[in-house]
Amino acid sequence: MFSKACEYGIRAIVHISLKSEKGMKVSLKEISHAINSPEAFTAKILQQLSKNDLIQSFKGPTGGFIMSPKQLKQVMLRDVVNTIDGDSIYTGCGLGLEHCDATNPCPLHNEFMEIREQLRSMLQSTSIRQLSDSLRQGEAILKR
Amino acid sequence: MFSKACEYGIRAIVHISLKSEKGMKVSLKEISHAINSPEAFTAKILQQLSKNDLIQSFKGPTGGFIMSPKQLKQVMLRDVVNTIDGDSIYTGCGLGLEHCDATNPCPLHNEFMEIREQLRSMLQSTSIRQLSDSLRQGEAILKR
DNA sequence: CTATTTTCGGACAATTTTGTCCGGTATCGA
DNA sequence: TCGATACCGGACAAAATTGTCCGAAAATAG
Ligand code: FES
Ligand code: FES
Repeated sequence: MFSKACEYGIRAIVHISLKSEKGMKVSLKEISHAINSPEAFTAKILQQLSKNDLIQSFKGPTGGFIMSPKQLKQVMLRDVVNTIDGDSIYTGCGLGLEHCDATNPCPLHNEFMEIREQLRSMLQSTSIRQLSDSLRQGEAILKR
Repeated sequence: MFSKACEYGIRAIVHISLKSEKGMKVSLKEISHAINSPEAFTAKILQQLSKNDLIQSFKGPTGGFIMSPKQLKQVMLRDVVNTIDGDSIYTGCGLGLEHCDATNPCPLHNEFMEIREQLRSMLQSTSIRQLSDSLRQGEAILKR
């Protein structure tokens, strides 16, 4: 469904959100440990998120990653997925035709549209903060 | 969502179903032309489908691929997807945790379950024949 | 039987995705 | 100022996926 990079990205930003609510910056090392992901690979993904203004990054000692109050309030799951995986989930044809076209559809077009619409709506309406809240309340985890 | 191999596989078996309803065998060459897919790669996929008894294959002149009446009646989209991509779509965690576990869920577990359940149900209730019917009636296409 | 046709199966190649390394740069604290 | 820390960014490497080649095996037609 999502690429490995996107999975790491979501788990990472949720962890950052968790700490940011307490006003704490997190280092790359702590993040990759908290979500059990390869450190250097995670770094690349965080750079993307930072460049797209979904998170903030700071260099040097006491540096690390944090989300501003504005970001905490505004960033949706959709923004993360879009940044890393693009919008091919919504726009592409499920059977691999060159593009999805309702006036000239593949045999699964209608069925796919329904599922993708539900996915799109879920990603758009779910905030990162919601997800980190469920973490804080012990209802969910980010690694096994 | 699906692998390239799976996309080709679905399009291929739908075309075979279309021809089989008219009692016609189809050659690899005709299939890959009809669905616009790489020939040798498609051959591998058809072998998988054949070994899993979703289609029949015959060697030699007048050879090719066909679906038996029983296969035409019984084969569901789910069987094709399962043969090629396995069941990781249903069983795996959407955020990449080692496995999906409702008693120890990732923050997106509930949202994912809903979408995946809809997908599972759609794949399970849609037959290949249904799809080839929509083709025959000119309501859909298999290549651009 | 023989030549031809078509699938089968294994090895190989290209591409994409995933993951690593390492020097560079900015920042902080002493 | 100086050294240590932590992110940045580009090159590189490994693995998985996608795609190709070619000889073997089977079956048919002549
Ligand atoms: S044409 Fe295939 S999903 Fe729309
Ligand atoms: S635990 Fe992640 S989807 Fe179920």
